[in-house]
Amino acid sequence: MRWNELSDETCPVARALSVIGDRWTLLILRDCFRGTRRFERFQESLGVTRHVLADRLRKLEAAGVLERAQYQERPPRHEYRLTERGLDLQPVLLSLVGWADAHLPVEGGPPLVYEFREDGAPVEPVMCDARTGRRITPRNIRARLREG
Amino acid sequence: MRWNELSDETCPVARALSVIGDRWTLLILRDCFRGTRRFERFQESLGVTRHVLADRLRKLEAAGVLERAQYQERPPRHEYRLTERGLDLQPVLLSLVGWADAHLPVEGGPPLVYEFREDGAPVEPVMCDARTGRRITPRNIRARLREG
DNA sequence: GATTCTGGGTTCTGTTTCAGAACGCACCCT
DNA sequence: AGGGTGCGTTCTGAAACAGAACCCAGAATC
Repeated sequence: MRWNELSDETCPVARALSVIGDRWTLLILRDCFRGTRRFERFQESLGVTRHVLADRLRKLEAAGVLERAQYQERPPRHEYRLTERGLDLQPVLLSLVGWADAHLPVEGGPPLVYEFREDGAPVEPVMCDARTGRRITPRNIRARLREG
Repeated sequence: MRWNELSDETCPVARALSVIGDRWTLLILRDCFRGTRRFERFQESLGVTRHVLADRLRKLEAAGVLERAQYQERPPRHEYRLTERGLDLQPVLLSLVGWADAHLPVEGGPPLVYEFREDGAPVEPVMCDARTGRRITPRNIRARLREG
């Protein structure tokens, strides 16, 4: 199978990866969540080649994850902002952060910490069920084939 | 920057992606969570080339995400199982599933649904704070630079 | 006892993708 | 006129990948 045939799969993991599974794409989105909006800022933050960066921004815009907005005329300049769809990717990044902090620690701890806006309490992200609030673990849930 | 220099970054997203950001790796792990353990099964499920599959399995084993266990002698045969570290990646996959189900739906709904083992209730995964159970959204948390 | 099958790879060849650097272009500032 | 900024595109060589073939050990089949 080719990588660009992933979007035809019915598996939601495959479908998600067809949009954000490309090399660099999740790092671009990480920067977006940090507030980066402009081509040059992405480029200097990531060290990715400009060619690849331009390509990934185009694809993310086409996928509706980022939107390109003009912030000045003459010369026309655009910035890239997360859409609602893009903001909804936050759990993906948080779960990566949680895993890396647990299993790939850096000396002295992570450079960024997350806290609640309202009271500054540190955030320790885990997966819960939206309706009941129950904690989700690899052992207490199972997958089931849908009928039909 | 080269992709294989990612593991030197201090950013936890970059560090996580240095292990699971490779093409195909997350799809291999998806299969692991579904119970796949053997080379041939991965290969026929993914359609990835055998060369790439062998490489990814090796790297995941080296990273401590999978372990290679002999399940028969003569001829020696091995299978790949998720370690604790690998099981801890479940939130990453669940968050991908949640996002894809919301934004890249397939006709007729997803082929698999998740339910709690204890009561069969459907699972709707969201991010919460482990201590307080508070829901985490892009708007109610912020990142802060750690002192030092 | 020769062939075929199974499981788990490795090797080969041609195509994509990528890294790194240079270049282009429109505008602004001095 | 010359340099700086913002945002790309175009080149060239290197790495990764797809697809197919090959290999090997043992088990099963003819």
